[in-house]
Amino acid sequence: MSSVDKDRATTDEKPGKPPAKRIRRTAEEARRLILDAAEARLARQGPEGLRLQDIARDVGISHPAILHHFESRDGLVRALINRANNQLRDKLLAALAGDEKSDDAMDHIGHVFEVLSDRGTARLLSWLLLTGRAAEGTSEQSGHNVMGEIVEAMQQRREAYAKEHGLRKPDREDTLFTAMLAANAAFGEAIVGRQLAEAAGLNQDGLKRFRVWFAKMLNDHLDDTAE
Amino acid sequence: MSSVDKDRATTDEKPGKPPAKRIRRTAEEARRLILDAAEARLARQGPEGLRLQDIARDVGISHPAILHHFESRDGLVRALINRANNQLRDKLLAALAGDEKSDDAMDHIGHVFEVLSDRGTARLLSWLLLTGRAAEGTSEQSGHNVMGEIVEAMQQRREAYAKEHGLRKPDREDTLFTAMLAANAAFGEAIVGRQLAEAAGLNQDGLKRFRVWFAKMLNDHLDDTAE
DNA sequence: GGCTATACTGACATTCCTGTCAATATAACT
DNA sequence: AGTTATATTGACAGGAATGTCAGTATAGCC
Repeated sequence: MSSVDKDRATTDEKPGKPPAKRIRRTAEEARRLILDAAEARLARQGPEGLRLQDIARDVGISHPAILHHFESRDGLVRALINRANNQLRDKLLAALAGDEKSDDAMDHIGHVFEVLSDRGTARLLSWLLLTGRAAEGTSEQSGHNVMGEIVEAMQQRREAYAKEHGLRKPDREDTLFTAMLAANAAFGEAIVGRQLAEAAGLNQDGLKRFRVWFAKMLNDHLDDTAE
Repeated sequence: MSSVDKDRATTDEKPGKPPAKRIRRTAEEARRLILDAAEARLARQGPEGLRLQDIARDVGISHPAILHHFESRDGLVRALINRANNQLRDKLLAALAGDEKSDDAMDHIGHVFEVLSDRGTARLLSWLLLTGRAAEGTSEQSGHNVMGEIVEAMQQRREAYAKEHGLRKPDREDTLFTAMLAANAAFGEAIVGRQLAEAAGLNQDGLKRFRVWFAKMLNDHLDDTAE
C-alpha cells in the first residue's frame, strides 16, 4: 500500500508544494557550481563542513545530483583536489611568466607569496595535506613539477641577473631555500596569519606592512648573497 | 599498519565470555590517556579520524567511558584544545626563559621555531584554526598572551643587547615582524614542509640545513637593523 | 572482611550522512 | 511538432557515529 501518490499527481494548485521548476544545466556548468560551493564551504568551515546535503543546498539542487556528477563523495573530493592543484599550478606559472620584463628576482617571490597565501587555496591545500590526501591528482603530481619549475625559473633569473651585473653565480640551494621559505611563510600566513595578527594587535594595514617587510628582507638577502 | 593493539583479552582464554578484567584508573589518568590517544589520531589521520570508538579502541576502553570523562565529543575536543594551548604556551615560555644567559637574540627565534614546527602540535593547532575553533580555551585566550609575551621578551632582549653595545634602539615592529615570520614559517613547515622538501629532492639533512639557513638569515637581518 | 563511590561496560536509541533507484522534467536535436 | 538523452528529484536503504542508561566491577576506606 505504498503507491499512494501523495500530492504530486495532477496539477492541483496546492499552496504547499509548487513542484519547483527545475533548472537544467550542462554537466560542465553543474560540476563547476558544485565544486565552487564545496570549495567555499571547505574554506569557511573546514573539512567537517563538507557534507553533500549542505553543498547541494548551497547550489540549490538536491544532493543526489552531486552523486550523479561525481561518482561519490570521494569522487567529489578528488575532483576538488584536482582542480585546486591545477588552479594553483596555473596561477604560479602565470605569476612566474608574468613579469618577464622585470629583472628583480624578488618579484617572483612576491607573486608566489601572493598566490600561495590566498586563503581559500592554502586552506584547501592544507586540509589535503593534513588528511594525507595530497598528490592524488589524476593527471600528474603537480607538486613536484611546480616546485621544480619555480626553483628552476628563479635560479635562471638569478644567474642571468648575476651575469649581467658581473656578480658571482648564485648558490642553487640558496635559491631553493628562499623559495621554500616563501612557500612556508605564505602557507603559514594563510592559516595562522589572521589569528597571529589579531593577537599582536595588527590591523589589515599592518599585515600589508609585514609583507612588504618580508619582501624587503628577502631582497636584502638575495643582494647580499649575490655580491 | 594493521597491527593495532587489539589484543586486550586477558591471558585466560575462555571460549565463552571472558568478562575481560577491567582496569580502573584514576579519573585524571584516564583523561590523560584519552587525550593522548585523541591527539595521536588527530596528528595521524587528520580531523576526520577523530572518532570516539577509534580513540576508545586505542586506549583499550569502551567509548562510553570517554563520554563519561568528557561530557561529549565536543567536550573532548575542547579539552584537547585547552591542553594543546597550555602545552604550547608552556613550551614557548620555557624556550624563552631557558637561555637567559645567551645574549644572542636569535636563539629565541630558533627555539620558538623548533617548538612551533613540532609536527603534532602544529597540525593540531592548524586543524583548530581551519575549523574555526581557536581560542576556546576555558582559562584564558592564551593566544593573545603568548604572542604578546614573546614579542615583549624578544624586544627587551634586543633593547638590552643594543644598549650594551651602544647600538640604536631596535624598532618594535621589526621585532614583531620577525616573530611573525618565524611563526608563519614554522607553521608552514610543519604542514607543507615535508611535501615541499620531497618535491625539491631534499632529504632530512637538507631540511636541517634549511633551518640553519633560515636562522642565519634572521640573524643577519637583526644585526643589520640594529646597527 | 564489608561498604561506598565511581570508573567502566553492553545494549539500545537517535541522529546524520552517503548512496541507490525509479520516476520526471527539460534542453537539444530531427 | 515529437523524440531522445540525461540532468534532476523525492523517497528510501544502510551504515556509522554520538549519546543514554541501567547495571557491574574495582580501588580506596572503615
